[in-house]
Amino acid sequence: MALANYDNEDKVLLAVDCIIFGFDREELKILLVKRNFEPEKGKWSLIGGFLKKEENLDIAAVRVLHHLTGLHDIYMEQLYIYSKVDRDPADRTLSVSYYALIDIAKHDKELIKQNSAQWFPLKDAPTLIFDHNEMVDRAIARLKRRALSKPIGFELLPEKFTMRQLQKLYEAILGKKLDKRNFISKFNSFHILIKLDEKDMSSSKKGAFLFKFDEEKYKRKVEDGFNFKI
Amino acid sequence: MALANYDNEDKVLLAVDCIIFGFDREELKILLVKRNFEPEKGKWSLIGGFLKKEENLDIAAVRVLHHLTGLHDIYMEQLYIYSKVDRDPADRTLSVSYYALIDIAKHDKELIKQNSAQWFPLKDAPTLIFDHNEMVDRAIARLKRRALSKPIGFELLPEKFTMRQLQKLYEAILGKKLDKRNFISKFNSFHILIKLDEKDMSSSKKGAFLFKFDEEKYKRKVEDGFNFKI
DNA sequence: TCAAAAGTGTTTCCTCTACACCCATGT
DNA sequence: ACATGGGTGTAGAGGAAACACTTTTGA
Repeated sequence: MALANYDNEDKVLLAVDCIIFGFDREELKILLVKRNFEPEKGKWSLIGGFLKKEENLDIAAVRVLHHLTGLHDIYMEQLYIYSKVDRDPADRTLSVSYYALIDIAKHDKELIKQNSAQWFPLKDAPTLIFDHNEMVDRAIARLKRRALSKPIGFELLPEKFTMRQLQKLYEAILGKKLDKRNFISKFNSFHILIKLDEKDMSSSKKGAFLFKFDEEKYKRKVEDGFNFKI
Repeated sequence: MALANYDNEDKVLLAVDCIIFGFDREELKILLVKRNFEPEKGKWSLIGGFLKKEENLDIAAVRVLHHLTGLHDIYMEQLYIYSKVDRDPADRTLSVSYYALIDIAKHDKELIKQNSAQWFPLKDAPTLIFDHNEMVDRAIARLKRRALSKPIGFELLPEKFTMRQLQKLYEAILGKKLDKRNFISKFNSFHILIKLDEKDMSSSKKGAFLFKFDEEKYKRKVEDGFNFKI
């Protein structure tokens, strides 16, 4: 029987597009860029780039993200591949979406400005090119599911944070108010927080105790998963 | 500013590989083919094919599956895209995995034989080529998650089935024994089953009542999701 | 008559939910 | 002294889990 003959098969361009979520201690935001080339020049889009021959997709996604934000070691996860034949009018391209979670305070503001990128609150993000809005919707759904089945926050919060900030993050992701007593007792039942002796005095006169994640235990919970159900 | 110039970007081959789950009323099985071309000729693999320029991925997956089984209208879902640079020694290819659920009794046995394909119980499936074992593992994990968050069975069972068969399907997917009373009362609480006046006499002297899915309600539950937790 | 699978309810436990008051401090 | 956010516990409801015996009938 024959050797595989791949020569007659069609090759395609493969893009990576990143849905970058950030949290500014109040609301969830998303990082978008204004396109400065055709097609759809001047419109907002996710940041993306093409896969190169010598890299795999995870590497490509990290490269794209790093190029825009200057950040390394970002939490990223592959989401879905979009393949409608005419999704990009310029050529047949497919796109793999990735989502990333970052602490807004940490990125390189200069770099972002240079790339004509901008943070938008999720609620009033503009209409995006191609199927990018669909990508965002799917990413939000995934983020919600993730928040209910694994701890979240390590990547989106500063190293030290208050219970209030953690709760606000969950409220922003789940899109609803939570009861603080229930939230705290539920979250504590996972034993992944370390209470510090320090207080954050910026939000009240009394001050609020700061916490940090127990990184080991946090990671184990990410592996194992749990049921948040709140 | 410039027009998009996609000409310098690398193009790649994109394959679709299908993890085909079937249920023979006792255990979960997976459909594999023996490769009759190099590389890895003679080894077992998932069935796959290359994406064509004029089709999207869902269409390609359906085409590949139909070619092997003769079946239309199959439940399929995109899973993940695999992109390691050297995953296929013959050329740079990426592969999108899809999983499918089918009733083993329904496929075209002749076609399967022609394609040198074979059903394997999940537990003793052979080692597969490339990263196909990894694909299978991820598909199993997805199937489990799906069984806990949405009804399952419509695609894997015959039209009429007994409670026992349904329970065995869940036990096979979740990999553990379930209590029949708890299972029945939990499943009934979804109101997606219709009890028929017929009995299946093949498995016992007393006979067991047959059920079928209320297709409308079943589909609504698939949309809405639920928490199986059993 | 006995073997083999079908069918059927109840109790216990645990988790989720709802809910309100006092504390510490800077102004 | 008071306004602001921080911090804490409990009672009730609902869902999950554990559990065993009777029924039917073909061999």
